[in-house]
Amino acid sequence: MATATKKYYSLHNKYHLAVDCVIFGFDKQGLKLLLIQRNFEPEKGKWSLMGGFLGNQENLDNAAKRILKALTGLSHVYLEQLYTFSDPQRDPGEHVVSTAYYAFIRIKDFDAELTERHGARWFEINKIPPLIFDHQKMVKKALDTIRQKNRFLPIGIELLPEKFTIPDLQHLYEEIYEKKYDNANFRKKVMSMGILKKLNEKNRENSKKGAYLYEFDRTRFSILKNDFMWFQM
Amino acid sequence: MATATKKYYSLHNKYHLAVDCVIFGFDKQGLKLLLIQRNFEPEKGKWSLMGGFLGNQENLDNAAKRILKALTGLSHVYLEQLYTFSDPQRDPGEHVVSTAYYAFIRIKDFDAELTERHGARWFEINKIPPLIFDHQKMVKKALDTIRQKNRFLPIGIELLPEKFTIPDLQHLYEEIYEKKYDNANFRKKVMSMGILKKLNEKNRENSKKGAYLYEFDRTRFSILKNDFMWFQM
DNA sequence: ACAAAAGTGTTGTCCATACACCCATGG
DNA sequence: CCATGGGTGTATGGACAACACTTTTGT
Repeated sequence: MATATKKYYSLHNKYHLAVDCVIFGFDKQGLKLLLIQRNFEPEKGKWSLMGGFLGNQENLDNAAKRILKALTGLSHVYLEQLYTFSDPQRDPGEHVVSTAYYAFIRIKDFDAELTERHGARWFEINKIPPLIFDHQKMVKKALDTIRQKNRFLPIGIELLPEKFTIPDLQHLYEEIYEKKYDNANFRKKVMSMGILKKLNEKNRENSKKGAYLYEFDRTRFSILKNDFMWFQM
Repeated sequence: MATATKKYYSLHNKYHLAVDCVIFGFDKQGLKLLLIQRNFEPEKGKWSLMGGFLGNQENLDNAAKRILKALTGLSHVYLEQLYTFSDPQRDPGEHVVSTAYYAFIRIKDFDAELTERHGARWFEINKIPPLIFDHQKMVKKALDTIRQKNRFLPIGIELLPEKFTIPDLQHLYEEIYEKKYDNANFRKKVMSMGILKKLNEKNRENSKKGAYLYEFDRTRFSILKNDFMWFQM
């Protein structure tokens, strides 16, 4: 390319670009976040989101995937860009611009040993410790965003195991929206969408009667996903 | 700060950070986008979004405001971060990461002379010329986003003049959603929200009878904005 | 007086909510 | 046999789409 162009670019500042991941999980205890204890400065020893820097010839999506894989061992994870935080003072070290992502992980799937090695731990969503920098803001924004988005796409499905019960699903939604739902109506709404396949199996962990297990019908879902509003109550 | 920390940061690449603005306007002809003809390389002479680079000690919001002010002369504009585009090849020059913003402008308010000087022009939304780099993607994402968001917040209000008629508002929504609405039902829905103040003035531009002008009741709106879904039909 | 946009009224349908009730089973 | 969570049925009210209708006024 022309020298003139190179010169044009070089007039402007360059910045470190970071990626931080808000990692959600869900189990009996409820909605959780995966956090790490930093083993490097600044703020060594404090809790933070898992993050890293954008690599050479890499895009942000791939950087987020790489970071997630390093921490959890998982490569196929629901991952979405959230927002870019750019306050010059957000990192006390220097002006680091950070793009936050959020991810959904099935807690049972992931590599506990790997996580251990990174000093990572799951925290219940309402028991998050103080976080470094603006990571608290990132978490809040992620929560706000999934609460909105979830109305159009059942992203929460990514948090449940392959086979789940209707009460499991209800519990997940009650966690996300911090609100109780009528089980009869919840069930009807969910069933009416026609994206769940009933299995001939029951889960008896939570009741004597046992609840039927369901699978998510992904084919049918991908046909419908642009046409309906999934969740509004 | 400690030298060790500085060293830690310095291990990583730095990047140029750009901001690009998807600027929406609305008038009789419909929904429009403000585009500029680049007067510098690369891609000189082609149409593009208005953009610029992140300045020293600046955050992205302020960079977007600065850029918007330079082009339109307006300082108080509805502006929101959209998404960060980071493909290493998106700019043929070098790896420039760009955060896109979208803005709403009242076409009549802004500085036509200033715009002229930048080689800027309004284009109807369905007559957008080919754009440089990934700007087409940015426009598409902006449209998708406002169509979603608008269901929760009447952001479209930012596009209308202070005083507007119900048919004006209907026309705006018909442009955004590319869909016709029943005027009786549209009116009822809008009125039922209780965020419009009726004025004792009519606009007779579009009919002999004339349509009453309304103002947006911002106080009442800010009370309600988190509680209701504004638009869903 | 009539065309055309502004604005009102009426009706049937759908669907979210509330809640009463039945089912299955381990203790 | 009963407590507990799973699951079904039904009645009610409110929201909305469809559409018939009235109002206003410049030509």
